Amino acid sequence: MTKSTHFNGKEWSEWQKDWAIEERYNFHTIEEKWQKIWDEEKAYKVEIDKDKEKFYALVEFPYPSGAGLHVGHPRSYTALDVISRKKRMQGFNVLYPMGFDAFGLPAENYAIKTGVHPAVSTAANIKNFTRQLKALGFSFDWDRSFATCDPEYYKWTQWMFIQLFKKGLAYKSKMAINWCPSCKVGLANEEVVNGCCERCGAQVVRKDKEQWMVAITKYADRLIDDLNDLDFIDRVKSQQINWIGRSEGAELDFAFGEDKLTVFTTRPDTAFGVTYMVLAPEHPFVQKYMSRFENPAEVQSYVKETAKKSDLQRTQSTDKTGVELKGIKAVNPFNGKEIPVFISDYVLTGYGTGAIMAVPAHDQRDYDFAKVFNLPIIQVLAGGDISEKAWEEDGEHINSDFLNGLNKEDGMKKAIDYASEHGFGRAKVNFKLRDWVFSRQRYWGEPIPMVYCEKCGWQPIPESELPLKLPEVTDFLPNDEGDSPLAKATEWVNTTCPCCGGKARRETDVMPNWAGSSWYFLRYCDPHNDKEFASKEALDYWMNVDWYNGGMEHTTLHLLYSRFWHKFLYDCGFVPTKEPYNRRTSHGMILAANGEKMSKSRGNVVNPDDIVEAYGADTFRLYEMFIGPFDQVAMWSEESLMGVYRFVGKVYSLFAKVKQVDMTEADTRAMHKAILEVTERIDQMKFNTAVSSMMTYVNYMSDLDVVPAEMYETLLRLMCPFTPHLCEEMWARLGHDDLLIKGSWPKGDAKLAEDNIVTYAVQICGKMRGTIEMPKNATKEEVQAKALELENVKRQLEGKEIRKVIVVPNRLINLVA
RNA sequence: GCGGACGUGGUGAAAUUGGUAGACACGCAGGAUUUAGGUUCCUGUGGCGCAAGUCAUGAGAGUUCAAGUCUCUCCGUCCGCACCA
Repeated sequence: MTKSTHFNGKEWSEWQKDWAIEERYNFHTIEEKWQKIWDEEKAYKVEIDKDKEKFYALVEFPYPSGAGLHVGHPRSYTALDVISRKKRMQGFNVLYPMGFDAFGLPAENYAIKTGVHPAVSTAANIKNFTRQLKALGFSFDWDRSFATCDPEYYKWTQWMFIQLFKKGLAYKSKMAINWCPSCKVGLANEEVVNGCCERCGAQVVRKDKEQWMVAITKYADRLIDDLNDLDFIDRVKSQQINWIGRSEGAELDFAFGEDKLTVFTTRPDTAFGVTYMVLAPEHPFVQKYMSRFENPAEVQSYVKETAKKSDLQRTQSTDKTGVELKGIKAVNPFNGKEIPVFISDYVLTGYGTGAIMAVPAHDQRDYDFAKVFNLPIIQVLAGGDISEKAWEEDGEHINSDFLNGLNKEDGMKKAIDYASEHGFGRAKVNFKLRDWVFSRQRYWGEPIPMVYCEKCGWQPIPESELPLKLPEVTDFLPNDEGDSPLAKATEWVNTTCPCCGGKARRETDVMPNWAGSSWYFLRYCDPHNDKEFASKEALDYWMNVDWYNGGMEHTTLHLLYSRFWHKFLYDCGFVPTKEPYNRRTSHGMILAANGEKMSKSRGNVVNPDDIVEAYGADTFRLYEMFIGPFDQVAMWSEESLMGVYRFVGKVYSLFAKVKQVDMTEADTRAMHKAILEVTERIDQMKFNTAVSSMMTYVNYMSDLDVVPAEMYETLLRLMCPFTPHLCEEMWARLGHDDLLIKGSWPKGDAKLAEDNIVTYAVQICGKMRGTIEMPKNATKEEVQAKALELENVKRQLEGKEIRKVIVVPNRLINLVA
């Protein structure tokens, strides 16, 4: 059956509009009206006010993509908008800012395709995002907004990079990068999807390039340890700890030719079980000793094969391959035994020392390798069945000389002590975290403010020359060598050395887009300052961010980078706190109705503009809060949204019943219950049940013939953070001439919320058999007497004797027979 | 493999932290109103049963007067990391 779109010659949508105006609230008019008023009054502008307690709420600023706002963005923004608005009503001086993380790939790709300068498309996108955000009525202080691509902003990003360089934390290093041979462009790891270029799909290869690196690993310990004092949700903490990957163990030196071959191990206690060693194919000793191997051709060819493989190929197969370095042996310093040495790609060059001692009896990977190459397996810890697989659990040491009889823990201590005493080992902590690759061979990013002089090496440009602005180019493609498009701006590239005044070349790579977002929360504190990135006064007042909400996908990127960056600034004395964020929460993704991700290619993207047009910003906001538990994924459902729309309409029409009358006791109870519940649930981020409480409260009022004004006003206050436009409108219609958003948050009274008649559950042997009404705080005897009057109870207890009675005051009575 | 989260009606989910399981919504059914059609309003709605009842929180055991909640075992789902020595 198809629906007719016409009725009486008129479009159905036209009818809809007419009726909406006549019968129920016209959200278009209301929302436009109040957005204009708030804007004109700069209602959300905030300044330092030392008489008031500050509250800094932060959401991750968006990348202004051409696609516009996604329905996922407002989930986070509305949540902290609700919190910010409530905090304001509770008397806090609230900073809730918004800006744009505006450097990035899509704008540059768009430029390559269309020739439109990234600055132009980005500006247009920011304009569109701003319009969309304003249409949703967020209480951002727009006077503090900026984009990371503003020269007044990236001046300070560059300045901070120079500080990193001066402290030795930024350095140049030759690194293999991901290279797309078709786009002729270097890709960041996150731009490589399944080993292929995200943009064109071509297979990505590795290419050695000189890269700027930032020594985040120097902060590895502090980045873990300082999590202790922070109120971050557990999954964020554990993911960061996991990513940093701290592991304690020892470094041990094995004799190898004239050299010492140092390995890292977490199990020094198993040293007597070492039956061979393995080097990463890239290990320097492989080339150094090549002439001494009996099988150099075989070794060389394995090295070459490994180099061709991408990281993905290398880790996809866990089948062990390798080549023995014939003609040379290593010596185990614990027992003087000679052992063979192999190269294999299961040993990674970037972790530890790029070499391992292999203990096949107690490490499954070594075990697998030993099986392939038929190597001896010596058990040194009792337990398991090593004819089947490696024994990785604890046990008593055997075949281990002075370690015999000890357990794992004691064995480790003793082994490390022994090694240090004899000068061939030491305790050592290793991390999985690598230094941060900070160069991108791109155009649309912050230029790295460094020049290279043959005589003086790498030099930062003088701070007085900041910002170092991006040069104009017309071709945004990199060249065949993989140089950034900036390399083509020869006039810009060729410069003089700030040190000796001689000829020098500018760095042509730009910063990754994680640079600008590493400190943006500091700039919000003092966004127009042109003397410093933010004044001490502003930082002292506003920092830390009290509550930061953002996506889980940034946990090991932006969130970790910015914590590091902030700690660095703290060490330099530029910021007053050692951590930037007191509290970190994370919202779940919003998926399409069928549980799939929303994406352009699937054609299931919901555009916030359409929802605002059809149902209004208030309904949209409230629905996003009602959709489900905030930290869990949620599925978009237009039908559910309808329910919220009906509720909002109900609140609107309730106004017709509002009169200046006194509240009954029951009214008072309902009101205070609502206040207490909504207040508590917002603080706990249980927005979905906060909305339920408001619905219950409204349902109560709907049943009344006359709604006391105080009840309705309280509803408006409670709902104002969620649906500010409607509440402000109804507030005005009640005759108030002040702004509700500047009003106060209601105070709930637990005593007034309580009923003096309570319902007891009556159980017999733990099974529900009925309920009884009792005055509050009745005695145990009174409750029991009343319970025994129930027909059902009498029947159940027939012929039985009550052995025990349990009464939970004001809750239940359990008769045990 | 390691780390984290989780498993409750037809659906999204609640449950005062051990105390009446399914709040609040969606959907559905019946009815009302209306301009045929709703994005309107009312009533009902976990399963089985005519009923008294009885069975129900992934499965199984345990602790307890009482378990969705605590303990153990197993099964399953999602997310992150992954040959990290």
